[in-house]
Amino acid sequence: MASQPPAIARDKPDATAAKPLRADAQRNRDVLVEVAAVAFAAHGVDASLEEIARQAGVGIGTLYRHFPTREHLVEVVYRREVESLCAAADELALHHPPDIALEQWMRRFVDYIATKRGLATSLRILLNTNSTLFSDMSGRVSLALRQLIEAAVAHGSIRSDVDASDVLHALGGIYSAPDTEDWRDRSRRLVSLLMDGLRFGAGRSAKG
Amino acid sequence: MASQPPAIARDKPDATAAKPLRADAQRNRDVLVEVAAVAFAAHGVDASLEEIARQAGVGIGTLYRHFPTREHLVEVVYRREVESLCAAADELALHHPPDIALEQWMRRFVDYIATKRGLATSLRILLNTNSTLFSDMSGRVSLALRQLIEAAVAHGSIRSDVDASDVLHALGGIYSAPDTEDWRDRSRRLVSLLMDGLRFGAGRSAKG
DNA sequence: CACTAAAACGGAGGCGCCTCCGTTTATTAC
DNA sequence: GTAATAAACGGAGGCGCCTCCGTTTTAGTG
Repeated sequence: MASQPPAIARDKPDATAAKPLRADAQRNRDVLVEVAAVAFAAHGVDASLEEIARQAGVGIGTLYRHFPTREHLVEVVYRREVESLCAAADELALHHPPDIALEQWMRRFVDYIATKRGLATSLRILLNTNSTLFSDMSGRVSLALRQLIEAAVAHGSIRSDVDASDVLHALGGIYSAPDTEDWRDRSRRLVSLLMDGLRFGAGRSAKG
Repeated sequence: MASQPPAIARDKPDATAAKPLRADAQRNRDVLVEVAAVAFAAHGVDASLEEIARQAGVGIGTLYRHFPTREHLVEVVYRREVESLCAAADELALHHPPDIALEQWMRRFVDYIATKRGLATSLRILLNTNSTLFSDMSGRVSLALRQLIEAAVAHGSIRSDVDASDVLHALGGIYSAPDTEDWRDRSRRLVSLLMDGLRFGAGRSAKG
């Protein structure tokens, strides 16, 4: 009876308002995500969490405090990678003519998917389970793509009668294509083909 | 060079022709499936396989020889249970008037689903992964149901303007209903309701 | 019956999962 | 600076997974 808890639970800051972590905690968390990204890419989503903790130089307990389940960690890594893919769009747009930026970005998209191929099944389960995740991420990607395309259209370097969803649809074929040995080459060729098509008739409608 | 394997692999008996197991192997296998069915019902599909082996009185190695992955075991148990549900249809048809048989069978169906509720997620993953399984099983179930219904219609104890797929559709609601506390009661009521509807206008079309 | 080859058994061992809790560290107040 | 406290750390421990391989059992054969 000596010390009482402070009256009632009073502060409910907000669902999204993550309170700032202590400096060391933040540092460890960042390292964990970094290492996990590499590990998942190398060994799939079943990579050993103990190994990840070890490589991050923290105890397994620390890993579990930050990410209570494997799926939490996978989700964070996945979000981060999609984020960086989208950020690359802005990056490219700054330093290249719009059509080049678009092409480069699609190449990165292929590379990105390439690293996820092995994880397809596990990721699909995760995306089924957590449907917010899927819509969030595909929304982000299609926004990035849309901006690239609109810029290229405005610049007159690609035709104007296409939009992001058309191109995304075409890229979708990359994702669902069978996992053959020459997948990557074929995908690159598809991107080139797509770009040729987009550039053809630049500055006017395709109707002519 | 002393002993050669017999020329070429010669006998390809048939995909479905499972070679007969040695007596002890068959015995162990049966016990394992039996025990696993109970364990999965009690603890979900994540039940400890070592515990199952222990209760079956065999080594863990034996379990893994018979069922190389957890999913194999789950699938066999699942098939067996659907099988027995369908067999119950014949059973009931022999010993009851057709409409009673139908009603009783639907009650069993509810009970059966009840034991599977907790496993919904895992099972759904399994069914997604192994789509043959799903179509096989729902085919078996709807066949059993169809026979019960046709018998009852022929006997004149339920109306004649319904078929198995209508009823199956109605029962489908049971499966996908939210997992509330009174789920079982509600499902039983649904079955009663359904039977009343089916009996109403027995021997003639519902049009009148 | 005895003998043999093939089939099946079973559990030790190595690894990963995850929890729990005693220890350490960053932060805040003085 | 020091003290106090909440936050974070980390690894031991218990359990389950799955493989591997020496031992046992079965089903033929003479």
